[in-house]
Amino acid sequence: MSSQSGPQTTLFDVQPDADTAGGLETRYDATFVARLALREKQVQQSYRPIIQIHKWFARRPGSVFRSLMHAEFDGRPLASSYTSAHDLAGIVADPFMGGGTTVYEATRLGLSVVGCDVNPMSFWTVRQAVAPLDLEAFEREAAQVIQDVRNELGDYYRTRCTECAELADVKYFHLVKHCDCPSCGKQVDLHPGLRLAESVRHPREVYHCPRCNTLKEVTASKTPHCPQCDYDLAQRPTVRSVTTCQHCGNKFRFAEHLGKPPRHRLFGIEYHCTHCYENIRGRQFKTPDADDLALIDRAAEQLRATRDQLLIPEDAIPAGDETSRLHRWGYHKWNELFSDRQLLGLGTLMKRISEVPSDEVRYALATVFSDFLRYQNLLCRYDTYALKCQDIFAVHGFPVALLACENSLLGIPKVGSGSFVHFVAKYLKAKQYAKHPYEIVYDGKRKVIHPIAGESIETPLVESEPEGRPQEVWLSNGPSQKLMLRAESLDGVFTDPPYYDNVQYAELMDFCYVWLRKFMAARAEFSQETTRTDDELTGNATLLRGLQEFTSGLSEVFCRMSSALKPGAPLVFTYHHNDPKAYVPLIVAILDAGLTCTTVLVAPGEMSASLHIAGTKSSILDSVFVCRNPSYASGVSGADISTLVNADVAAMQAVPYEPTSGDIACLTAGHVAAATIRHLRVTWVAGDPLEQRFTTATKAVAAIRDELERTTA
DNA sequence: TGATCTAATAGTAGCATGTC
DNA sequence: GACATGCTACTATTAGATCA
Repeated sequence: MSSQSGPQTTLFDVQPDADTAGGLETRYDATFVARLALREKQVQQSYRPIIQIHKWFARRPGSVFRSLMHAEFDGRPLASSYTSAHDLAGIVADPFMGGGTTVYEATRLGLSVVGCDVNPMSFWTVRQAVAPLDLEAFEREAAQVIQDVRNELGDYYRTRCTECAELADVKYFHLVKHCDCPSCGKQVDLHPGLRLAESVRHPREVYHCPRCNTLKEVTASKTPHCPQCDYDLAQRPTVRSVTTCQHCGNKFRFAEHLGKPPRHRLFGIEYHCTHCYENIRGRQFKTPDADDLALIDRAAEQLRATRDQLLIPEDAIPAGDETSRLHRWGYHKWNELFSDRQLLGLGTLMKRISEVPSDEVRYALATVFSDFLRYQNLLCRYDTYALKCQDIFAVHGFPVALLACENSLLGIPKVGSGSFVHFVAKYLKAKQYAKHPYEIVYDGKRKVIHPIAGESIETPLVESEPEGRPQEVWLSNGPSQKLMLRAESLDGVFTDPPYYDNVQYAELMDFCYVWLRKFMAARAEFSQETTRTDDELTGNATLLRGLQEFTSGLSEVFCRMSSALKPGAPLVFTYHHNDPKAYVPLIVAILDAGLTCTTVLVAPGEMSASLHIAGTKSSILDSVFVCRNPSYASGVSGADISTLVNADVAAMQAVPYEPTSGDIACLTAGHVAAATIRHLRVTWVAGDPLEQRFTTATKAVAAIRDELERTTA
């Protein structure tokens, strides 16, 4: 690569694009990548089953990162060699590895990897994906655990079939929160509506009739009435914070009358009877009978008697931006988010898993357990349309609803969802993929699995920075600001930095973490009581973490990465925000690190309507910033921002994908940020106070945007 | 006081696989 | 190819808050 770069003469002298002698600036093919990524984003777990190791938020399409690394390190054209085998040598790093996309795609290509994340759940998820596992031993042990726990607790998840009177497996228990009426003193169910199931995947609609206190099946209608007592089933007994007493008609705000934590009542069951199933259309629902209700008391009693021997976590829920909502509902300990039967089941399962002798198999089962907790708590709701349990993270927060869905603990293979057997199967699929990754190609409309011989995500783990050969992965749990790397050792950094106003990963992941760490007493990554730390970069009002902390943290990380990069090696990251100000921390960080932005590429990122995207029109396109040491960046594109945005739009239209106005705003903001970096680079003083650097960058962005608006007006 | 924004909550969509 | 049903993620609605 040649070296030539100088001060800008005008704000729009947008240069330099990189030398064309090789590298992803020229070899990246935005249209090709977008075609892959848009398909992958539709059902990500089908294209890259590795993501099913454990829930993580906001995963980028693996195809984007595979393409970026391919374009940088492989001289062959992207489109013709994307699905061929790779054995690239080199070391790449991801300082914000999150769900591990960079780690997985790099190991597949043969690269050694350094992955770092401050969140122990991220570390653990990626570790589990990469660490070799004996799948036969895993399957064998999982089957034994399931059988043992089923022998012990299976009765708690059976109910009498209303058709044949035989015992059948319960799929879901349906619970409703309740309180006492301040007027008549009777117990009031807080049903927001009375419909339990729609008639899409079941022949009739299923309602709870408060007067009969039974489930009723009725033909779909806009004015459904109870066939027994003619009760108007379209009523909404509880609207927002106000409920109507089903006994005396009193309307009152229920919040002050709720138990702390709220109490639940069983009002319905969905079950699966193997004897009758073939002769029945749709699903099987029933009103709980006396035996069903007695099981609840029996489970509570058994929990009281055995609780000390189980490993149930007693951690308090710390205050937080998301967790404060739980406090408002009266939940102060994580274990209050579970019914007694759930605690008994989870505690028993945990205890049994902790007895598994092989470390790796036990770790794998513990990870399955941690992930399946999402479907085993009282924050789960029932999807009345799909007729299944929704997980706690269906939205990125802790929404507390008035109805709860208590899932079967162990479950039935291929029936229902969110039970232990389903999560074991999911994990197995993920690990099979880790051993033998594939790409999905299309033969016309037909999907074809295309195995790639020689590639693997499973790679030996080491405890320090790899040399490149043999291929190794070093995963580090801690702040990337403190990651120790050799100078000029990395062939590239590929990452997806946090957004300032992003999902509160740590607060959400604590829900799983407090359980998982019970298995991991001997491991340093689980020594802290919470995944929250001052070293996390995401803004958090509760922890008094603002934009300044975010900027200085990001700057430290980029500086550290920059000094570890080989001369001319790229720092590549995806970013996406439609507020131009959100790019200022990045601009500061890149300039502090002594880098310039050689180009900004376009790639599909998260799907639309993500929580961190402020305001109007959502966007699915990411800007991919490619940054290098200015001495190794050369060439003058002469293109202005509008031209660059138009080129991006044209590349997406060729997919075909028509960018939204939100997309275009994001792409523009990305190019403005790049232009700002180039404009400020020569005069930038990294030693200036942070506030001054921040102001300088903010003003430069505003000036470039003003000029852009003037010229395009 | 009405317009507008935001947070909370309920509900819906799209694509997948397996079986007949 | 129809049908059943599983998985993950997104959208619509609206009460309540805020502001002109």
